[in-house]
Amino acid sequence: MCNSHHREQDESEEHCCPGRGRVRGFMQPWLLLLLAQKPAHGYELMERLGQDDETPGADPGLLYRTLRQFEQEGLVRSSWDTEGSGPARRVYEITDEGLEYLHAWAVNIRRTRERLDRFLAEYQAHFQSAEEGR
Amino acid sequence: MCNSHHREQDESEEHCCPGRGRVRGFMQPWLLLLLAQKPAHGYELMERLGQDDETPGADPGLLYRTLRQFEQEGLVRSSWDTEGSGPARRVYEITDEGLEYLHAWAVNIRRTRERLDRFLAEYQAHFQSAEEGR
DNA sequence: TCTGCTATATGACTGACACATATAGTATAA
DNA sequence: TTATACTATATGTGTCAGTCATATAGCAGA
Repeated sequence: MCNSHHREQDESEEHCCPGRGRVRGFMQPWLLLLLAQKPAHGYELMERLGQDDETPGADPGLLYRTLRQFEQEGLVRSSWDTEGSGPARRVYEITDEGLEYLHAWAVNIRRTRERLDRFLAEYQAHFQSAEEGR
Repeated sequence: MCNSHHREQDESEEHCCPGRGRVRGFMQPWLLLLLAQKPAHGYELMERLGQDDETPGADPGLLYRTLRQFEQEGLVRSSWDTEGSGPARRVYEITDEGLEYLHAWAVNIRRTRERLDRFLAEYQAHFQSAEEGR
């Protein structure tokens, strides 16, 4: 049910070139937060990402690669779950180091939001005064 | 790798690895906005960027490349200024197309800020309730 | 002359991301 | 039984912003 392959280009879609304006590495803190809430496997994380971030179909390739990279860095650990139906699932769990990393990310994101606000403030200041001027 | 254990963050430095958590292509709307305020050459834009975005020394390589790319795309136009002392300066001026692009960027950035808010809300919701639980 | 500031520019590399594709297990309907 | 759809993990490749290093040249003052 995770249709990552259809891209509808309606008006709410970005005018600027794709990829621009997004936060670099934003999938990383989301994965860590979702794992902090509850251990999960990749496919489930993909679905939860699609809801919370309203990102319609996060790229599976990026997701699985990010998880494996996290494991290499000790931010998560994994085990195979062969219970239930369907193929075996690799279940991820966040580590203490991963939690620390998540908190650092939160600080980072607050800082990024301030930068955005600073831009928007200056943008509006300029174009409001430009509006007054005519 | 983000060695958060060894080095206490000296407030201005980022905790997570460099480049992460920043907005992709964020220099682009800044340049367009600064040029919308007033035509300028690269070096001056670099200094104004350092003030407004409090980014201490934006990378000159990226800045000049971005400006030339903008010119190729018709977002800005340039002319040489040989007046005054020092080396000749290439003075950039924003075009109508550049203004349009800037406005599209502003929409994009508002959307990005909403995404950040959504993350921070969920982050705080989780860790506040986790605090209550102990 | 040597240093330092102004000013523009290129080359090499990295990391996040997009897009395509491969793989296999399971369930269900034709 | 075959076909298909869904679940689940994974790799390969290319793009692009960002980082760092370096090259260049004009000009000014010690």
